Amino acid sequence: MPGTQDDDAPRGVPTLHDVARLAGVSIKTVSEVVNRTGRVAAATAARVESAIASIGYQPNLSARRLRTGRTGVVGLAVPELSLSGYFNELSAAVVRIAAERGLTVLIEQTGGTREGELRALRGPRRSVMDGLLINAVALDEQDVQDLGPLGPTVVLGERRLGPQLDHVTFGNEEAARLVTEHLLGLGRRHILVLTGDPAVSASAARRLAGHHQALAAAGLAPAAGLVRVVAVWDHAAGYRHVVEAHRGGPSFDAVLAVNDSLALGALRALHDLGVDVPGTVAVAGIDDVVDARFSHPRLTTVDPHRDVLAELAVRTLTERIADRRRPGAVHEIEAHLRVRGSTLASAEPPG
Amino acid sequence: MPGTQDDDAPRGVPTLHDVARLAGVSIKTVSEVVNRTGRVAAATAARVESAIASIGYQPNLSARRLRTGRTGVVGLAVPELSLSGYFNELSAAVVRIAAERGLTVLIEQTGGTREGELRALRGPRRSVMDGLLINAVALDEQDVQDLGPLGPTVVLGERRLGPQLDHVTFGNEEAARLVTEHLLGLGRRHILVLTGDPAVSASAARRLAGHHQALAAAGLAPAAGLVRVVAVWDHAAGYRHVVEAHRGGPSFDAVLAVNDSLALGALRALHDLGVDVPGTVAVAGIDDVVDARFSHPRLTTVDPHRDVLAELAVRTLTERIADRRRPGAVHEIEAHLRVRGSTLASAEPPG
DNA sequence: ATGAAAGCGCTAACAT
DNA sequence: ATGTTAGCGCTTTCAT
Repeated sequence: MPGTQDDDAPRGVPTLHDVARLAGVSIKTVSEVVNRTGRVAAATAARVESAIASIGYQPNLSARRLRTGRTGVVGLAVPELSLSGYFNELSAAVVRIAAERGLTVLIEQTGGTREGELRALRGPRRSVMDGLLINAVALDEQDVQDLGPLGPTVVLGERRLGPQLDHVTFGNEEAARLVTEHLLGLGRRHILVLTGDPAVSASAARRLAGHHQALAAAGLAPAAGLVRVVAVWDHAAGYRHVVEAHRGGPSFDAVLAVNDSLALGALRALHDLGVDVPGTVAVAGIDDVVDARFSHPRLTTVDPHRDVLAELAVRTLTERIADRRRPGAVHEIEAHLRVRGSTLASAEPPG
Repeated sequence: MPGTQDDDAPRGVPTLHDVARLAGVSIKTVSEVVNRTGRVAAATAARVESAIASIGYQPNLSARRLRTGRTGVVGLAVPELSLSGYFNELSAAVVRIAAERGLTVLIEQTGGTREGELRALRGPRRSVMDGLLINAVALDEQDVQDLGPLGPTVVLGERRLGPQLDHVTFGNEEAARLVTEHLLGLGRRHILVLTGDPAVSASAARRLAGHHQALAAAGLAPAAGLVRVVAVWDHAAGYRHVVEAHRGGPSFDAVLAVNDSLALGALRALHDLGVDVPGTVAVAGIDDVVDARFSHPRLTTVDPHRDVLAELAVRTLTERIADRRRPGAVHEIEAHLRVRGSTLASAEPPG
């Protein structure tokens, strides 16, 4: 009985077959039109194009991936997206630059923990992405060795996680050294340091190291009572620790925070305590987040050139995806000091 | 010639077949063990588990998706990730809550443009995700109708984009009304308004409407010279427009900004201009970003309860994915005023 | 220049 | 309780 079968059922999402049937060609031809590969007669191509438009065909990326191994999706794993301002602005830059190259970004928050980072590096999610950018803070090289081969991966931030991986790092030591030298140059000798736990965070460890180098170069030793370790690098922690340090403990004439959120919290605390900034206490951070340029006073900090980092990271990942065999590359981005009113009154506009 | 063929080549990424061969079972059994579906003898399961562990098998999500139509990936489309603080914190909340439910988030920046939002709604990327959360600001209902059926979609923010879609909205009008009433209650009568273009941004339009409602309720009309339309809702725009408004144009005793970034920029500008806040000019924003609690003075604003919004959004999307047929739901989240030092000196701690 | 068909890794219906 | 197999939508060799 002819006509009984539902031969041209375009029920759900349209596929290549639907387009082919409508245009009266084979699916191969449609595929070639979609991908601009092979040569298709102009007339045929036009017919296919209009069929595509008329039923609103969109290629199924999962099927394409299954066939080609490419999705156009890359992962970005960061400790946290909004606590620090830094990862927020970094993520925005990565998403923007990836989009320029036709890539979409899948974001994962690792919580800055070893487990979280391992999951990002090796979890089943990797099978939907072409490559991964990971800002690892807790992992060490041994963890990575144990994991075995990983698929295209670029490590951001400090840790060198093994020669097989690409790294785009930022001069963490240099950043802390620059700020410390600046504070010492202003005659400050009692620097309160707000840092993450160096045993947990590689970045904290490196920044602390840079700070100590600068102190040593000036013939100074770190003051035991003036280092405060925070669990979370956010405004609230900066605020709390400065209030506590002011209440008890040795007096200080400067605050050096390992990131701007801590520094901005510190700034706010000093206001509430009635301490003059920068007169009595100078404050500096690291990261140059947007709010550092609008705080009162504006915050002296170090610019990590996130845009450069994001650009380099995406490019390195793309190259790695294209050639999995080449040796791991290491790019280091130079940091620059931004002196503002929180350390130097004359750097602040009148007001 | 026997032994020539590379029969057990486990070359690349391990598959179900590799596990099955190693455990001496069929791929169906492996699949059942992986998915905890059907019943598999404990001994067999154990054998399979150890095979999985030994070769580090991870399911290929693209293949699974092709078969089942599920990836565990949801999209989040926002205008911009880092300009406003709001989307940053919202994204972080969405990523966190999605992760709790075993979902990963694919982030897209639409630039707040119609094209960008259409692309997010309908582009080929949709085929790698189970559903989409979109904070649309430029799209209207007609655009969506033209697109045809869309796949699971939850719209965040203001616009009602059609009855077939789920919406999780925030009381934009109410928010602006609350702030305006607060400013009027303080005796301020000349409110400088910093807003996005209401013709472009639905949120701006609603917030402006709420502002006008409050004015009207007090028997006041909006002052023509005191509304400044910004292109980008960021700190720099807030700063620039306040400086310009102060230089020329009618004088004002309050600033109402449609978001906190603009308000924080305004705060900074007033400092530089030597204008006392809140004495001479009161400043208020909307969004309650983290920095609003650490600025000097702290910023009066409206809390949109992002965590609640994110939670509700992810839940609604999950339900929509599970049942595509049910009618569109609309959830509206109530906004709350947070009065701080930028409008009320007594709300600021001593300092 | 175009078509036919194999197969990517997986799930599930169907067999045993 | 376990195995066999079709087919999801796509790209791509191999024919024509």
